[in-house]
Amino acid sequence: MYSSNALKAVLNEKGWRLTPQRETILTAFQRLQKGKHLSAEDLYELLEQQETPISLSTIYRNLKLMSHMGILRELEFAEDHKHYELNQPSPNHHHHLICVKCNQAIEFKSDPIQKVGKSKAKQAGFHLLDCQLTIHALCPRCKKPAKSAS
Amino acid sequence: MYSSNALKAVLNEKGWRLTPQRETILTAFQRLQKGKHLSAEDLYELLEQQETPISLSTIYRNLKLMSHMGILRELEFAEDHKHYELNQPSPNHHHHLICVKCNQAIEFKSDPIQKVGKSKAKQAGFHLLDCQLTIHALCPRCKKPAKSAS
DNA sequence: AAACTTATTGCGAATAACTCTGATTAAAAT
DNA sequence: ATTTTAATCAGAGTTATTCGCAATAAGTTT
Ligand SMILES: [Mn+2]
Ligand SMILES: [Mn+2]
Ligand SMILES: [Zn+2]
Ligand SMILES: [Zn+2]
Repeated sequence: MYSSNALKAVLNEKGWRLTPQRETILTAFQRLQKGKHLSAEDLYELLEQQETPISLSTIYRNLKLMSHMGILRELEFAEDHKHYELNQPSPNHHHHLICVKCNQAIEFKSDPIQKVGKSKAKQAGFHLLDCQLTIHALCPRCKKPAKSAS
Repeated sequence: MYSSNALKAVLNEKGWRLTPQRETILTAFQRLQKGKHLSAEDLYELLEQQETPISLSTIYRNLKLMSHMGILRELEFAEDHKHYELNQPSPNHHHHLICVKCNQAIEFKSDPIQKVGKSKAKQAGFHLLDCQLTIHALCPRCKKPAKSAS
């Protein structure tokens, strides 16, 4: 959970600046209910309703920046757009089981997987940002019967 | 490794048809060198060069269909488009460590992860299509120094 | 505190990955 | 051989995301 100052610190370290927009975006994700994920458009509308609007291009730019920094994680469930959520450490870090047809997502945790992620990244000399097991599947409702005879 | 007949069988089971285009696409992936992945556009160009061209819309439709069937897997490394590869069973099944900046991808195997995937899907009553651990990271070359003084 | 540098914003236009439409073709069933 | 309807192709259309640029303001230097 980044405080405003912590956010400033990690931004400035790279030469980036702390802007009100960036704080607003981070706060929106921190306040988000567990299990919820936001698309760029979702966030845009949420902030509009909150009376703290931010332009869509700024939202896109910062969602990408904050994901690349490891503050947010980019999720690819829905067919045509990305979703985002906070990239949280160990006790809250989780993975997703998703139905490729209706996009329903179920979250679950797994420490062993996190360990694999850390060790593989280290082994290859990479700086780990996020590791996520994504299980693509068909939910009970979407796995239809083979084909009903005439 | 699907034979032409096996492909026909799984297609017909759902009321789909075996077309020369579908065979061509599957064959292209089966011939693909280990560690390689194709985007829709890549495949389009490959087939054009092979003198077995297929229209782009047909390619898109079938990449999606075959992914939803579990024959191919959809990978999300590059920023703006998907990549595909064969969805192979246990001895060849693998995961990816990718650099979010330059999109370099390293493959690795892990049976424990596959087990987690299978058990979680079963537990929730989902029909498993594919499970992939994606490790987002910065490769050695892309993790630049913090900021060089003037 | 004022001046300075340049990262960031917002707007609208542009891009490009992907989807849709509708006429034509051709699998599979009868 | 005939019938049914899924699939293909080409091109138009959609839309998530990016880009360009003038205006603004964060952080730094004086
Ligand atoms: Mn989640
Ligand atoms: Mn691969
Ligand atoms: Zn479903
Ligand atoms: Zn890299």
